[in-house]
Amino acid sequence: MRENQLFNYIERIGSLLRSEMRSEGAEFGLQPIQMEALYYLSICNRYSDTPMGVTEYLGQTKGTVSQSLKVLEKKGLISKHADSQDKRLIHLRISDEGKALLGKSVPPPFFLKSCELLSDSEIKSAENILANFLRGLQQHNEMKPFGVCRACRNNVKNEDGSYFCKLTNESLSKRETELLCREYENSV
Amino acid sequence: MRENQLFNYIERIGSLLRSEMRSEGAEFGLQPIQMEALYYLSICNRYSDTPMGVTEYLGQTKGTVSQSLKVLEKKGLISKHADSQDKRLIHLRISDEGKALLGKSVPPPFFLKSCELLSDSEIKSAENILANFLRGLQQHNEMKPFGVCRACRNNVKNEDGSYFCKLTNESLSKRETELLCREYENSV
DNA sequence: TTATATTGTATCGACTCGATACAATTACTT
DNA sequence: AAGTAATTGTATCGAGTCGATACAATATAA
Repeated sequence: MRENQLFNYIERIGSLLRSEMRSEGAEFGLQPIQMEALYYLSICNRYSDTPMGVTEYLGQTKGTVSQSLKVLEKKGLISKHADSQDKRLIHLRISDEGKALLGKSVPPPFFLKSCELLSDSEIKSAENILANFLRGLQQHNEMKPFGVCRACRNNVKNEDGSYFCKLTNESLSKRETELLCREYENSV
Repeated sequence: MRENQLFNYIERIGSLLRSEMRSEGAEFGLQPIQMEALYYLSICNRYSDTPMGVTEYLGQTKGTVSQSLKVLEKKGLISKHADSQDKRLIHLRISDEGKALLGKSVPPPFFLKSCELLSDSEIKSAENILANFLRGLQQHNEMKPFGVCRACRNNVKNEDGSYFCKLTNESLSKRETELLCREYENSV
């Protein structure tokens, strides 16, 4: 059973990672899921930095996520900002303290150390295969893929070098096109 | 930051897997951690099928694990058996119901489906890299590697084809040498 | 205008999980 | 042989997760 081997490895590494995230977060009184939410907010774009964005990314219910966000806000790691157009939306911005915390803890240091045991080509190869695999998982689960904005089918590069999203009809900074977007669509 | 990409993929797939394990287990009133414990008991050998074995594998405290095992026993998915030599030890045996449950749910069906999108060589390559990576993680965490008995440095193949463990000084069946052991040591 | 959908919050209950305390058994020391 | 230390397993507690449900506010569609 070849599949089971792959399952074993991913399952084990995932568990270790979660367990490590737990103890990393414990220093700051944070739970693993809160660490993950905080991390997500550090790598998503302005269309995705809402409670619903976090909810879809983490695959939990919005009620659960709402609680986690309350904790992060209380600790001063994120701040909430109303959207100027849609009054239902709340944008979550990670604070400098939040960034500092992440810098120390995510990815966990021991993860980075273990990466050094792998060659560049191995890492690249693993990334490609896992990316492919993840796409499959997401399709089977009818989940949003949460890709990098730049690679989305709706993203176009203007002649002057700037970027533009055909979905929202807004122009984007280069920095922003490198972040995750909940509206990401694979280019067929 | 190349490492972060790899971290992202593993983290995401691990989360998806956990979330899927949750809904698979929910059918039977089982939590993800209980599913994992049950699965472990289906692939570990007779030196490792104790509460402490599960504890070390799952990386939790023995108190937590004790609770999970109580649930599994109450549901008739495992049974407890005292050790004949060491009266402190309790061996956990998975029941036919337990095996049937696992057959349906672990690995989750959608995981197996997604595996079909990968070629054999891709799967094999991912397995090798992840196995290597996992070894590194375990070393950094001073964890037991939980390898397959057959590949352990203490396992020797007798001239008559039978197997023998130099650590416990006991002979092993072929079937048993294919299971996970908490005493596993890498062959230098 | 009136339904319907979306976003966010609050509360509840079953469960996790680390911490602590404890009992039973085995291993080690002297 | 006796006493101490280590190992294994269990029970209990408290902070927290997480799905479910209910609800309010806003936006969209008919």
